Amino acid sequence: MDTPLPRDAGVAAWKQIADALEAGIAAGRPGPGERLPTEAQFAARFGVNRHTVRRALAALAERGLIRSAQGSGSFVEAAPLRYPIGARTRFSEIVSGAGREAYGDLIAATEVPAGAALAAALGIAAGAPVLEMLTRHRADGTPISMGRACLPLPRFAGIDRAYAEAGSLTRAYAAFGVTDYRRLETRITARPADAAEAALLELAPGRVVLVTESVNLDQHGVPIQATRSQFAADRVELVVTG
Amino acid sequence: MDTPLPRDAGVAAWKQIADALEAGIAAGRPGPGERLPTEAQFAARFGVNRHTVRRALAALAERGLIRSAQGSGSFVEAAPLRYPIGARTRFSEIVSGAGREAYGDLIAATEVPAGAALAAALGIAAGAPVLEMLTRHRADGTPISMGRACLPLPRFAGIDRAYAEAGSLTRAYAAFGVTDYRRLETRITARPADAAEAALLELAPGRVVLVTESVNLDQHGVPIQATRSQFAADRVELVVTG
DNA sequence: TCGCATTTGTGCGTATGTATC
DNA sequence: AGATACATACGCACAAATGCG
Repeated sequence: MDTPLPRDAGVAAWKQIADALEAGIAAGRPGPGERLPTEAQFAARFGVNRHTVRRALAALAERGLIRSAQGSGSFVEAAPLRYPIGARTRFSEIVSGAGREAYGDLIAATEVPAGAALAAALGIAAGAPVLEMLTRHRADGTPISMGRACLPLPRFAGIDRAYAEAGSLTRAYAAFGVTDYRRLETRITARPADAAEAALLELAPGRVVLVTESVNLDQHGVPIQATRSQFAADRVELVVTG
Repeated sequence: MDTPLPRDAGVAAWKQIADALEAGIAAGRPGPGERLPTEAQFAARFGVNRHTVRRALAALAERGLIRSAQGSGSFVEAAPLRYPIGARTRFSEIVSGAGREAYGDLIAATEVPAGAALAAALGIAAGAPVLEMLTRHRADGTPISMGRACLPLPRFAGIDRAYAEAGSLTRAYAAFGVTDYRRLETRITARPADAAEAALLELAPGRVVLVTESVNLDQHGVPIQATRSQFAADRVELVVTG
């Protein structure tokens, strides 16, 4: 053991270990995505039982700093993606601006009649057809968010195919004459992920999603999209400036 | 039973009940804070077993629409407080603007040396003294948020007493020559509440907190406060405009 | 302070229909 | 076709918390 723990300091051993590991991770040792030493190695280094190490690791895992995989090891989670929320929020720009590769999946697209709340948000008649698109967004392969976007339908018929090809909503809009769009306001809530969200976002059960709801307007101020997105709360940090 | 359920519709009975109750709550029957009929009454009304009713209620409780209390009944939760986040975020103004009564509790105030990150945020030397204030905020008696605010210390010595008297940070600042303050940026994350947070916010275990971190500047652009707040995610809706 | 009725929480067992292998 | 697993629904009993007289 290279760092014997003060056992009479009134601080639990697992807490001291957790703090030490957290400080190391904050300093980049090991860096994001890298593997931590095995539990047995930690036990030997700190001169404690492996159970004590496991408790420390569990504390870090619960806070989303690391992720433990049976048979594989414990890994440092990537630093949360800094995700600015504002009038010109664009997933692809944010992710590539962070030096990571953005990718958008189209999970499903169906035509449904608009409910009352949705119709009001889009400024259309209740029951009018909308295109409901289920999407998922990744940065460097890790799922960041998923969302349900509803677009008024006579206007954007077929945009699901354009989106599936382009992988970016901004580029798909361009093919439909939307040169620019902006967001009116964003409402943010949070709750535990349900089963479907956990599966799509590759989340451990019990993890949390940040839910954002917003309406986008085109360059003429016409509503073109009502969106509800779920972000893996461990993997992003929504940033509001101003 | 006054509304026999269609049992061969391919929709689970508990789901139909949950939808019916949700529609009623959305229409204000019963209204926020009011008690729902008992499980036995629902079971009789819909002609199902109490377990089936319980499943419907559990679905609503999980979404934060209702709250069940053993021995007491199930109650409709208040609609989430619309909480705008921006440069001029003020708890008391937001709450009173929503027609509810704002109240701030000072839980504790201690003098501690600033850590590296905190010192950088406040533009002071690492290890310099700061006043750490633990506060809790209520609207109409229900806890909305709690927070840890750190203020640089030679300047704001004694502000904890002013805050405890005034119940509002804005008013306490005024006594220290801060006529106006604004927020640079707010970082938002979310996670399950820990035991201390659940206790202070009167949350059921497993519920979620929205965590916001921000730095406030006074009218001259000098950092006067670094804050981390935890909001009961079921009781607020953070709103970003622009 | 005590006891009791009310109400939700929990556990057990049973039966049924529906996917899936 | 058979076996298995799973979600749904029902019935009964009791525990635990609350509110009230």
